[in-house]
Amino acid sequence: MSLAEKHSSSRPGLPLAIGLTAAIVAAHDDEPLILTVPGSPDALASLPSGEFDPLRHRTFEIALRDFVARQTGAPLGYVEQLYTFGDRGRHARLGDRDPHIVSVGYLALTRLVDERSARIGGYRPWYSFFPWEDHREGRPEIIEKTIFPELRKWVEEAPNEFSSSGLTRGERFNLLFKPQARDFNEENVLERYELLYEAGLVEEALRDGREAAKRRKNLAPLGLAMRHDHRRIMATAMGRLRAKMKYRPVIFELMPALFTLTELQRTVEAISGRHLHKQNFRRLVEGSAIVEPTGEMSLNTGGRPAALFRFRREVLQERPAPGLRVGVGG
Amino acid sequence: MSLAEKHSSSRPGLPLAIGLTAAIVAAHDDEPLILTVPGSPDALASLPSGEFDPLRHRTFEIALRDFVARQTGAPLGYVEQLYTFGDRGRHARLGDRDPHIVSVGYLALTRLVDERSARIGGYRPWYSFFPWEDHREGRPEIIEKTIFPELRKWVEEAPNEFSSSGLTRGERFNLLFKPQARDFNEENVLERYELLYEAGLVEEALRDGREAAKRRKNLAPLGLAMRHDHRRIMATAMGRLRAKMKYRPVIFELMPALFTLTELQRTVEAISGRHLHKQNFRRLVEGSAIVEPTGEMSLNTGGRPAALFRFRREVLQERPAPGLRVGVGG
DNA sequence: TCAAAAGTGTTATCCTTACACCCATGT
DNA sequence: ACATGGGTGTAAGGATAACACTTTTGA
Repeated sequence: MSLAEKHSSSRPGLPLAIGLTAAIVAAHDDEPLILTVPGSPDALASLPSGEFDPLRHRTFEIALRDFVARQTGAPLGYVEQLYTFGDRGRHARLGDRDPHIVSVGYLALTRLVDERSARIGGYRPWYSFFPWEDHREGRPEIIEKTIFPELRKWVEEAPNEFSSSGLTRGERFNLLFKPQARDFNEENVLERYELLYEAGLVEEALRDGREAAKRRKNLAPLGLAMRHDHRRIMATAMGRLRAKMKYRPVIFELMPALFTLTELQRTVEAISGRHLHKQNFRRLVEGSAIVEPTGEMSLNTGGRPAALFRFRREVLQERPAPGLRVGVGG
Repeated sequence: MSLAEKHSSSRPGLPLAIGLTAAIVAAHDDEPLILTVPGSPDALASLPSGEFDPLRHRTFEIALRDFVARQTGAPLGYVEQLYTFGDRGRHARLGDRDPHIVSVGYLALTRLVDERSARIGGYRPWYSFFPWEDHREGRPEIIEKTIFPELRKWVEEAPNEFSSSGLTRGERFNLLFKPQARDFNEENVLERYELLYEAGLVEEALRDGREAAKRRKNLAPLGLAMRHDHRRIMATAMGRLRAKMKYRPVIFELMPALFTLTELQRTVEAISGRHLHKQNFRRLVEGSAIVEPTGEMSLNTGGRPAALFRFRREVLQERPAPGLRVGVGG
């Protein structure tokens, strides 16, 4: 039976709605920022979002740009679809007559036009929602202090239970949270968040009414929570951006037109959450023809003046994977 | 305004439906296969699909597995969400009262249980839908013979028009179709299909009623067409699988429990569409600890008997990116 | 003069690619 | 014997990671 035939006969009992939600990322002063809209009723932050209506907007992306323009005024550059979440239960519904919401998450990048725009609007440091993801100064304290003891208990509860990934609780814990500097895989943001969710350690898990969530009650909060499944969408966005950066020049969507190599490195470090080796980073970037010197110098360095560079748009048609291959050495 | 508040007041005028569509891949005799359901009314093949009803199924994936089981009986192993397509126009609608269909595409992998199952059911060679993607014996003839002349015309029509990727028609043409062996980027399956669609060279473009599609009328067909946007979903699946293979051991979802290294290589080549260097492939695979010898030998080789290997499930917890890094050398 | 940050040179190591060659079976 | 495919050794080249060091500014 084809789809077209099917839906003309029997429609599902519950109406469906499509929510478009954007994780809009910017960077300022070595700090990655996420654009939020203030949570009026319950003080929880939300991501900009809206309901898709095919009569008003021809495509998802057009609709999304429209919502963001109305709600925040931020000019979007790069936009990429992330994932579509359809689970019952993780998107709070007000009543049984309300439609089931399927939410399509997007990653968007934007440049801060001036210094002030970082303060106004709802730009918040993204590590305030994910404090365990900032490994620039080594593994953050919150992991050893708060996450380890709780996760150890969670592992002990069912040491031999396999998840859909084919791993036990202990194995996932070891792979995702144990590693120090070198072995830390910064891309697994969603996997780490989902593990904390399953273990009932993030506030969002309480809404789901799951048993494990009781654990949370007397616990210091693990980062700021968000409404609906917005923190899950943000985790997806962080992971995707950290991965994409390595083979596409998306980082320049966050940079001003002119920048020093150190500023570029600080931004890459801020997004990836890892510390990079200075000398190798410079050589890598200069050698890759992804940027070019402008001849101008920056004097606000605090030390020796630095050469200003600009992004070479031409790389898009020259190289197959023009990103910043961030290894350990940078 | 939050989503929850919004939709309780004003609902969109057009009902929405969510279609779940699966690109189910198997491999047999050096040939990748895609599972189709025969197209009753218009002879076009379709992918297995169904309409999501949140009251019947808790998650998309549960619903998808149910649809596939009913429509084909194939047992799904690995399942991964690909992309959600929401454009008006590319999913044919019967009338104005029908809902707008948003289709969520999935990639699924399955093992053929026996030789016969490759023949029965709707398994079709996937290169019959994408003949320009098989570069195992060098660049296929269809590119030079049929695609080049038509695309050259298309480029000439608007040489300076920029697409959303920031490239001109000529640049996209050069990047996607020009490369020979080494530079061929096998992952860009969707990009190539979309370019052919924009240029009006694939049959599906006719339904969209676009000007360029007129070009097609007197043209040999470029691969078999599919219903709705199913060939687009399949292109997405091919690109994702070709990419994923390199850093996750998904290829083993297509292999029998025991296999020789040559069989493994043939399957990797079949999926990636590229020819690999034998000796290096062997060394890479044996050195990676991703497989282990069983001690048994295969005698159906036609030459010297080959050692049989099995997939080592343990790699999942040992290595961060346990895939088959397919370079030029294999 | 010293701190701070920019910028250069060099080397050991590993991984990728490539080439040449030997081995075990069926016909 | 010879064709067919399985299997091994080794070397060149390039990329990565790590080291030590020099240069130019502001305070």
